[in-house]
Amino acid sequence: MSEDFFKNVYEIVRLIPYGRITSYGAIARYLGTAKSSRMVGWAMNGSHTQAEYVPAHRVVNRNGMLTGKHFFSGENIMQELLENEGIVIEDDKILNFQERFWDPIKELEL
DNA sequence: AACTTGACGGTCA
DNA sequence: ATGACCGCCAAGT
Repeated sequence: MSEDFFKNVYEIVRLIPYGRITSYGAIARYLGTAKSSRMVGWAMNGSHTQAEYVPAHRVVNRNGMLTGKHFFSGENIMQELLENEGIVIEDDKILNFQERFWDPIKELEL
């Protein structure tokens, strides 16, 4: 069911540790590439409707770019949240992306 | 019912 | 390194 897919996405996003980030593709792959990365992004679209808080700001594209910042309350809320967690951002892009990257496949596969 | 859009990602020119 | 294209599939028009 697509609903389960969405639920799994939210679950993984909530598992992202403080100060860490991941990518849409990483989540999609962790879920078995059943769907495409676009579906992860689409799932995030409804993340704000979830009862439990979903740190969607910790999910960016493989480029480390804050492509979804426009979906937040303000224009730069996403960036502020990330910077508040020690993430360095410049021009809507995460500089220390590799350092802060949290891959569910690597961290949760076992 | 058909076409377009999109919080993506990978490949090819 | 930059830009165009394709695959992926749900939701909107």
